[in-house]
Amino acid sequence: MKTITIKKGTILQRKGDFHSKVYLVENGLLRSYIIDESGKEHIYMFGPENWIVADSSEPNSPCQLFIDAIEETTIKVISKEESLKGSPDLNALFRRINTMQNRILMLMSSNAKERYEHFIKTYPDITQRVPLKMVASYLGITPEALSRVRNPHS
Amino acid sequence: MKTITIKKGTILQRKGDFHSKVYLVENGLLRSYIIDESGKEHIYMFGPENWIVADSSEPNSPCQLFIDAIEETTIKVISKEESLKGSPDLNALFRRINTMQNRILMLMSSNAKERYEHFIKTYPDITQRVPLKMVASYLGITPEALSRVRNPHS
DNA sequence: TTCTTTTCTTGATATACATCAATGCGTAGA
DNA sequence: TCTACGCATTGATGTATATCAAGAAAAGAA
Repeated sequence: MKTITIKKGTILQRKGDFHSKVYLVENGLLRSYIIDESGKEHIYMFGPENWIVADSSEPNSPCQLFIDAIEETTIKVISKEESLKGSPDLNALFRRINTMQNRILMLMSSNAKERYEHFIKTYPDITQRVPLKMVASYLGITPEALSRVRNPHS
Repeated sequence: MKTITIKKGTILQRKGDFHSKVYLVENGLLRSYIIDESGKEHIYMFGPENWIVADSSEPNSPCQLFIDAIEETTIKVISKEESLKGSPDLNALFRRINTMQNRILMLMSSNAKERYEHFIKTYPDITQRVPLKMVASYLGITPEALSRVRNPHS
């Protein structure tokens, strides 16, 4: 396990990499995302302080996600094998599953406005730290659609 | 912990219930779902043999999900507290997280046809066991849209 | 079997959101 | 300082999917 500090924009992992790692964010902000066939980015998760960022694919298969730093970020880097030994933090795992459950339900049952309002309520902090186009990407809508949700009268 | 067999259609848990349980499916098929404000059902997960079905909300807060049986189903019912004691099955947890990751990425980046094709490849078995409208509900589209994806020429 | 209910399909129409394009604004770098 | 690029906004238009409605087929109940 090692602790490193990386600059804004540094890419930690690309789709297709093997030996993808687990990143424990001490401070700063990571994001994980995919790029689809048409070249569009879709943000899968933001990783602020005390969050764990990792691709969940099998240890020895190519990973799906890109991971990079939105701000200068200090992280602990550990291998997936290491993360399994020791006692994994069960509470963190259940919190993660709960976050994902809410995300799935939101994507299936809410429109752009409802998703945005839920997001700013749930992650007021992240809303301040990233450009709106990244919020849009996380919500699964375009920056234009988000702009219209935020400025309804015009 | 107790093992019970329930009939098709039996509701195990409703939104708002407290003390929601963890259900280990021995055979049969469960589903968990939400009902949105407009009354539409959205299937969150299918729970076939050997799958674990549970609402991930906090042990002492009201749950979000309805859970019922699509087929006659035999399950082990355990409390969340019990499920924490003993050694939780880490592999099952990671498999679950991986399934959810794929689901989120699919919902964000794929159209109806791609989601359907991914579904039948990934869950050929479930495709045979549930009505198409439930597949549609899981994919986040209407039964009409699924029908058109499946019968493109007409 | 016959009756009833659910499921699936198909067509017509509506709508939320995407796409494309242009403009202005702020900020980082030369 | 000026320049340039990334970001946000707004308008016009396109499109995938939803909604509504009707009918056929399949499944279940009596």
